[in-house]
Parts: sequence; structure tokens; C-alpha cells
Amino acid sequence: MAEVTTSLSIGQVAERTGLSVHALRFYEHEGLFVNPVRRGPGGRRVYRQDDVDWLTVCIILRASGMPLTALRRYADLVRQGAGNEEERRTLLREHQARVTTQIDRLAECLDLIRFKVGVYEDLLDPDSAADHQCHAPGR
Amino acid sequence: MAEVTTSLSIGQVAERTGLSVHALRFYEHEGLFVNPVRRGPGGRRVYRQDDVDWLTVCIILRASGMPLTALRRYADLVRQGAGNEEERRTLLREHQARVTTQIDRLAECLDLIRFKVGVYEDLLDPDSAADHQCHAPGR
DNA sequence: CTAGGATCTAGAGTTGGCTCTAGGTCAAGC
DNA sequence: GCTTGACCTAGAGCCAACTCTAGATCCTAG
Repeated sequence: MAEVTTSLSIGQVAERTGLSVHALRFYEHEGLFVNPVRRGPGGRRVYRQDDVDWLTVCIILRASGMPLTALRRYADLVRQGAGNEEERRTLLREHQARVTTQIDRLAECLDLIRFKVGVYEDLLDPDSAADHQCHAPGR
Repeated sequence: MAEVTTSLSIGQVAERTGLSVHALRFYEHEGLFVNPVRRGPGGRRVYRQDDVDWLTVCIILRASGMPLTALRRYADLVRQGAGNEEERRTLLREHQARVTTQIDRLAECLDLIRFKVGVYEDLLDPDSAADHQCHAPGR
């Protein structure tokens, strides 16, 4: 039960990460990988599990709105190795702040949306209408 | 203290909504206004407070990720007048669901980000390090 | 030997949502 | 009468992040 260093093809990585093979090549081209992607016979890309792990992190950062430029910056720092941990922390903290801000903003939007849904709810079946305060813009 | 029907120029609307004049013309072109924008002397756009109110709603829906196509659909429904409230409710409910999903997703991402910030925190001043569980991918 | 499928590179195309430009009109103030 | 600034239209340009295409190579199975 030891798979010490399993090699993965680009197709396999695409499958396990959910990224397209196109996106994987694109990410590589953009310098988003920490380890330069090795090549096997015929010039084919060979990935390992830690590439997949890194991609998993990338996907999460992307999903939370980090632009590729910032992701590249982070990859650069990690690639450079020990010594720049403070900068990495700063980068992540800034992103963290943006994400919390974004969540708050969305929660506010959700308030209005809920309110408006509520208005239509009352309109469409007034029986189950609760009382609502009315302080939002029309329509 | 009665400003019964104040007319606003495109510049004034831009100022109060935060949208650019370009964006306002673009939104009009895209059919996102409920009332066709009236024109004053010289063909200039004349807005009123309820346009601003509507734009406020638009801005919130946009900020929560509603694409312009959906916003246009909603505007169409409102423009058509009474009778399609159910469809409006459906549209808003669907958007509401997407927003809550998005908030949840962001919250999950935030977990990882916090974890990683924590790792660098511990690394950079280990004195104040609390204990952490370790189950996230590397770097 | 050959057909199929996965891979390769380089670069063009797409999408959404604006933003900007060019060239012109119009009203007010000096 | 002239400049200034806000406005007009139509359409081009931009940005991010992919996605897709073309044409070539390589490996495996039949």
C-alpha cells in the first residue's frame, strides 16, 4: 500500500482538480506552479500529488476571488523558499480581509433580496403574510 | 419642503449612484431601465428619483453577482406591469439561493485562508501560538 | 501497420461588463 | 463672439481568465 511518488498525467490532474487541461497549461504558462512542471518522455507533463495539493489551494484562493496576479505573487514567494514568510502572511491576510468584506457585502445584499422576495410572497399569498417593515427602494 | 418631481441630469445620477455616465448610458442601451429614460431639450437624458431608486436596486443585485441578462429580465417583468409577480419572485428566489450558496462557499474558503494565516502566524511568532489541527494541503 | 486517443505548442477567440474615443451639439458666462 | 463644460451617438477598446483551434507528435491496442 505504498504509492511513494505517483506520477500523474495532465488528464489525470484535470480529472482530480476539476480544472481543464487547457487551464492547467495556462496556469503553468502564467507561473502559478511552485515547482516547474517536470516533463516525461515525449515532452509530456508529469505531475505529482503535491502539485495537486497546490492546485487545490489555488482553486480555493481563486474561488474566493483572488486574482491570478496575486496567486502568481504567492507562488513566487513559496518558490523562493524560506525567508519571506512575513510577506506571505501579509498577502494572505489582505486576501482574508477582502473575503470577509465580500461576505459582509453579500449578506447586506441578501437582506434586500429577502425583503423583496418577502414582498412578492405577501402579494402572491397574503394569507401567510407576516408583518414587514418597509424601508427599501421600490419595485 | 416639497420637491415634487425633481429632474436629474445624467451627471447628477452618476454622482448619487456611483455609476459612471458611461455605465448609465450602457445600462439604458441594455434595456435595464424600467421606464424609458425621458429626454429634455437638446435630447438630454432626464432622470427622476425613482430612476435612482431603481438603479440602487440594480446596483445591489449586481453587487451580489446577478448578471446583466437576469437584471434585464427582471426589468422587463417590472416594465410589463402587474400579472407576472410569480415570475419575479422566482427570479429573485433563484438569485437569493445563488447568493447564499456563494456566501457559504466564501465562508469555506475563509476557513482555509484563516488556517494558512494561522500557520504563518505560528511560524513568525511562535510564542503566541495556539494549538491547531493539521488537515489542510501544504505550502 | 494503423487507427485512436492523449498530449504537445503557439496563438487566436470568447465572454461580461464596462470604459474610452471621436466627433458633434448646446447653454452659460466672460 | 468665444470658450468651457456637460451632454449626445456610435462604436472601438480593454481586462481577466479562460477556452478553443490547428497542426504536430507520441503511445497503445488490434
